[in-house]
Amino acid sequence: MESRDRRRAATLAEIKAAARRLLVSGGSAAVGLRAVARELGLTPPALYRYFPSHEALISALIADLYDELTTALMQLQTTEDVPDLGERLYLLANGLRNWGLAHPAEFALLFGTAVPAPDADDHDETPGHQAAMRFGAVFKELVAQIWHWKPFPYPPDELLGRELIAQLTQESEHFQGMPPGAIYLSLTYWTRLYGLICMEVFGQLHWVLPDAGAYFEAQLREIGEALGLDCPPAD
Amino acid sequence: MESRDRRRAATLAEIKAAARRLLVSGGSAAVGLRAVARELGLTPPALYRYFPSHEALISALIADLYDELTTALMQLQTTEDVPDLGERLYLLANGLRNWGLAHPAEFALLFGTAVPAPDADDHDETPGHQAAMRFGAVFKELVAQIWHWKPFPYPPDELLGRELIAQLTQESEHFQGMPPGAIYLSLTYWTRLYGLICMEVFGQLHWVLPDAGAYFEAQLREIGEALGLDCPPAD
DNA sequence: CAGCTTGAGTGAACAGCGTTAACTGTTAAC
DNA sequence: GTTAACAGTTAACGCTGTTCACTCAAGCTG
Repeated sequence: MESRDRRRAATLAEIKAAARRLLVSGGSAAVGLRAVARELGLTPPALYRYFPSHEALISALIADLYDELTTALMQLQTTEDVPDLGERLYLLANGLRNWGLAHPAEFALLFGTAVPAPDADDHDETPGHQAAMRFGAVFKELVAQIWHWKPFPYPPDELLGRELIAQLTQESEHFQGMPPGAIYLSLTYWTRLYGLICMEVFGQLHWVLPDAGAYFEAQLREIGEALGLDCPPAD
Repeated sequence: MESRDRRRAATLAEIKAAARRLLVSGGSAAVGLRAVARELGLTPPALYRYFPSHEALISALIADLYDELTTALMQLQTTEDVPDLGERLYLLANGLRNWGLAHPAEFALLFGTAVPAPDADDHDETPGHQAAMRFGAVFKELVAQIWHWKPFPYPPDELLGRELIAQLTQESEHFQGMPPGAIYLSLTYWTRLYGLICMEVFGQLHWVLPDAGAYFEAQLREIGEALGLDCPPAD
């Protein structure tokens, strides 16, 4: 006999599991409130005991997916014990790409559309937003570690311009005291990685490269070298 | 008295105009078949005289938006008569960014989600796909012009790797005979530009840069220099 | 143990969605 | 002048998210 709280938590998990199943099999459009209820043998109104709306269910699913991706990437760093931080970043970047290619529907849900309401006042307390921050922190912290381990050369101030330097200097405390130029390079790494994976997963690279794997590897070498990491040549 | 064909063409245009209006005011979710009909004072089934399905209406809207964006970018090149091809590329990149920032809903519809069915056999004949190709050709051709005008140095083969070079060599005819290394750099330019604009428009850069304008400028200088273009410093 | 309360779940209903079928006029063509 | 094609309507189907009133069992309290 399980307590009521446990039973509630169990069904809540079942709901999200069913939603995940529908997402994988039929894309984000397939994960409807009624479809989830059908999957569990429940009537649609029953789900309102667990989520105030369909949108809330989706948001919870998004938060869960972010956390799943975050822990998967962190495990990738810890299980394979690689002392070299550059190699670790390489693993991380490839881990994100592989996750996106293996779970395109989930990836699209997380990164494919615009962030819902970026200027709502309660946005920062949203579970989904906090999960997204935890995800971003994985990369941010590793890059900061790399910087403090072996400071990489960053572009001269003439390239960045005064205004950008001012903006980046404000972010210095969130980047463990890195100078603006180094933050710029970190941001460049993230921006390029993100753009590359999005384009490949969403199929917007097919028209020129049917298999973007080699291109991704080359780009990874390029942005890795920009961070002072010595990457092995391709062949 | 207008002929029947003209009347039909006129209503067809009105339908797409109404759909566009709904898209702008309420996002892609707001452009429903019934909503469009309501906007025109028609009953929903009437629209089936013009589009076989709701999805077809959206596809037509997408194709129109691609063409609108393409002509806007081409006009940007011709009206402001700039002889320097590097400056022209700069105008083009900024034009795309400004269009995305000014029309976020339209931009999301074009670039935000995965390409619907990339492996359908009739996909290449789709109006939307052809419009997307025409859009991509604007950048592709300008970069090829730049190459033939002032060939830029490209990375050594060791960075790219044999497989990638083989893939890029196959694309050489579509890039006006450019060598694989130059195609690689062109692709890098496009990939970085695309990723940057997507992230900014979709608000995924807000957490670190409230205003990404200066960052965009710096990135544009960086990738411009990679193409051998002499960009003016920031300050 | 009795009584009351909480909460999970149901059934019926509402408004809105995309879509289809049968039907009505109007308009162009032979 | 008859006929055929066409734009548009009405009614309906099955689907969606959501609400309200209700039932029934579990858990806590006197």
